[in-house]
Amino acid sequence: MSEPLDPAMFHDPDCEDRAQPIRVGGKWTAMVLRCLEDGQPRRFSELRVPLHRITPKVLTETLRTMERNGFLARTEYEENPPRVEYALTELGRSLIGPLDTACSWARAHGPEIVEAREAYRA
Amino acid sequence: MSEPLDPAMFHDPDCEDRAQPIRVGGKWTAMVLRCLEDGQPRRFSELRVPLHRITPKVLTETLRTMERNGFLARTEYEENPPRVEYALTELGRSLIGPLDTACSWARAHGPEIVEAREAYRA
DNA sequence: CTGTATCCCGGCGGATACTG
DNA sequence: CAGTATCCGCCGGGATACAG
Repeated sequence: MSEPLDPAMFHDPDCEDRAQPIRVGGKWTAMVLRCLEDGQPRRFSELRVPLHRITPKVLTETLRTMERNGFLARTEYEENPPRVEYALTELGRSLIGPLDTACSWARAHGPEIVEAREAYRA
Repeated sequence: MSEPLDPAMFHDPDCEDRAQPIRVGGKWTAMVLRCLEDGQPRRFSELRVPLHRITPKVLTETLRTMERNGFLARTEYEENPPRVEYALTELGRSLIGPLDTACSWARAHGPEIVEAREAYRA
């Protein structure tokens, strides 16, 4: 472990609003990634459905943060009615590997956690 | 994406205290993992130092949760003064791989995030 | 359709003091 | 030494209503 252990090092002092740690994940970030991993750009409303009817405010926040971090690109078409599409960037796609790794671990070891919790009651 | 997208599926209804989502990570969990990854058991006070003087309450919470999830084993020695040691379990060690994956990604792409954020200001 | 604007609540995480 | 007990502030995330 040559790296320092202070989580403060992951904070971005240049953030204009409130202190925003560098992190992949709000609650919905990974799932937005899953929704877009096939490469197909999707619209705001299209994303809401598979995300369990996430409220517009929360989806906007998630999308903005991901855009700000360079994970996805927002394309606004000058039409009426308005149309906006979101798609993963190359950087966003690079997250899919690590995400898969984490998901694989969870699928493989999730039951062990449940067992451990039951055992802990005793 | 054959998996469902509802984060509610990650919640453990059998948790006795408050609803506790199945998650690897509180703020300090990954770093506790780093502190113990060499296999050497460590004491409560030994852990506090590299963890940026984390308060005892927060360290206790982190440790308890990790123990409850089966990530580490707590061994209490009947001595005076009291001595308690924490060590990773096999399940805990299995987390190191995914953690390394995430850290590698962060080290490789962190600068791109910083760039993206700067670009976003414009 | 694609968002903002408000309001609100629960809980994580920290500070401080105390105990077996 | 190895924790508990209390108190508290912040902010992520949800509900609801409204706007361009």
